This record gives sequence, structure tokens and C-alpha cells, in this order.
Amino acid sequence: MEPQSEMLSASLEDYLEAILLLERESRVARVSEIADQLHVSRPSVTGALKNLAGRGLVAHERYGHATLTEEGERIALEVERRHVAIRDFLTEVLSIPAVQAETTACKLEHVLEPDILAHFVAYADSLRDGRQA
Amino acid sequence: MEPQSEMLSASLEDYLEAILLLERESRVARVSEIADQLHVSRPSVTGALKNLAGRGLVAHERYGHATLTEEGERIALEVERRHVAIRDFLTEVLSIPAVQAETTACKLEHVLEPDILAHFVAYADSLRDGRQA
DNA sequence: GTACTAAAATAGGCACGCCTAACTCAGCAG
DNA sequence: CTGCTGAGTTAGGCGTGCCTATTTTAGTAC
Repeated sequence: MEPQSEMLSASLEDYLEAILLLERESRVARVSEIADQLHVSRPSVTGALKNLAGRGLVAHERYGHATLTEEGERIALEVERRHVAIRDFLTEVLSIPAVQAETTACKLEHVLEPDILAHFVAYADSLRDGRQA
Repeated sequence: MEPQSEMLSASLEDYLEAILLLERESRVARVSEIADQLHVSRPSVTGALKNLAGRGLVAHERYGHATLTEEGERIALEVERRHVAIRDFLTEVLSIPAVQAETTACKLEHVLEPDILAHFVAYADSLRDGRQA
């Protein structure tokens, strides 16, 4: 009754993405680091981790660090992929400054459906190696 | 302590936009029509109208219809302007089908900052009357 | 091993935004 | 004028996501 039908909220996707980045730079994600990165309190992180652990997306034991499960990493990578695609579109196509492109991408990545995103990507690609057309 | 600092949520912006459209086609917005348009229950509309009335954005008396105040209309028009700009960008630049462009615009209109939106508009304009560059 | 410290967890609360169920009112039929 | 009907409202509740204050724990210093 909840194998995959349970959709992830934008908030939870942000947590996964943050954990992915922290794992990259230190092999492990600590609660306080996640809190700092997402600008939320530690209890908020604890609550989110409990939720994500319940979905089998992160491994997390009391007073320990958090790590993505295989499934969690898969989703986190997907979110990151969307993030990068959007950010690149904003900078390359629309010439939006890096900082603003970054923060805007953070919001759009939770809103754009895959098929819509594909149009963004295709357009950016066509500009890159087609120069126009 | 709340002359303009109180930001409107995406949800409240949707209500304003819906009322604007309903006023256009029938001079007046009824609770049940708003509910139908936004796919929410009537009590949800009543609650939102109470909120918006408290902010001075709509006029609404018990068991009566709702109308935008001057300030409310100003905001609704602004939201609609963003909506149209985004929708046009999606269809004209990215060749996204009308229906999907419409629903995507509904989401993006609450996320894109004015200065970011300006880039979208400028790009679409340059394509229109510049054909490329 | 005991004491301290800092990180993490629990407890409890608040704001949104939505819902269903139940009640109220306005307007019309008769 | 009585009663019906349906639009609108109130009452109450739920899930999410966040917060502060408090407690628990792990790890380190000594």
C-alpha cells in the first residue's frame, strides 16, 4: 500500500539532495550539517530523517549519522540531475547570473515534470551544438 | 504591522487569480464557482476569502459574492501577467503543448521572482522580433 | 570512572491549507 | 406566510513542516 505510490514532498527531496552532497564531501551526513545546509533546526532534520527512514530511503540510527540507501541515492541523483539541468538552462540560455540561477533551480526542480524538463534540456542542447535552430 | 509586509502564499494568489477570471466572465465571483475552478471544497474558499478580506484584497459579506478591491485586482493582474508570460515562453520557445504549458505556468507563476521572469520575457521577445540573437 | 560538552532526540506548539459533517440563511413555490 | 432547497458558513479534524525548550546520549578530558 506504499511501495512507490507515496510521493515525496519538495521538502523531503531537499533533504535527500542535501544528504547526497554531504556524503560526497565527507562520506557521511550529520544532522547538524543537514540543518545548516537547509537552514532548518536540528529537530526538523530529525523528523525528516525519521520519515525518510520509514520510506526506506535513508539509513539512520539514533545519535548516528545518516546515509542514503540505494533507492534513496537513486532519487537524490535524479533530483540533482533536474537541478543541474535547470540551472544550466537558466545560465546558458537565459544568461541569468550563477547565484540567482542556483536558487531558482532549487525551487523549479520540485515543480517541473520530467516531460517538461525534457523540453528545457532539448532546447539547451540544440543551442549548444546547433547554435540556433 | 502588516501593511504590505505580509506575503501572499501561492494558494492565496490562486484565489485572487480565479476571482479575477470569474469577474471577467460574470461580473461577480461566487463561492461555488471559485471552488470548482480551483478544485477545492466550498469551506476552503470561505476560509480563503476571510483571509483575503482581512488583507483588504477582496470585498466579501456573508452569503454574498466576492469582488476584488483595487489592491486585490492589482495583485491578481500581476499574477496573471506572470502566468501569461510563462505560458507563452513554454509554448513559443520550448514548443510545449498548450495544455501542459498551462498547468506548468500555474505552478511556475508562484515560484519565479520578477527579475528572473524578466529574463524569460526578454528572451522570448528577442526570438520574436530578432529571430535568434 | 566521573564530569563536562556538544550533538541529537523528544515534547509540545503553531501556521497553513485542506477536508467532511453539520448548521444557517436567502430566496422562491405554493 | 410556511417550508423547501441549495449556496454558504461554522465546527472540528488531519497532515505537513517548521519552531523553541528540554532531555538524553556519546565522546572526550582528566
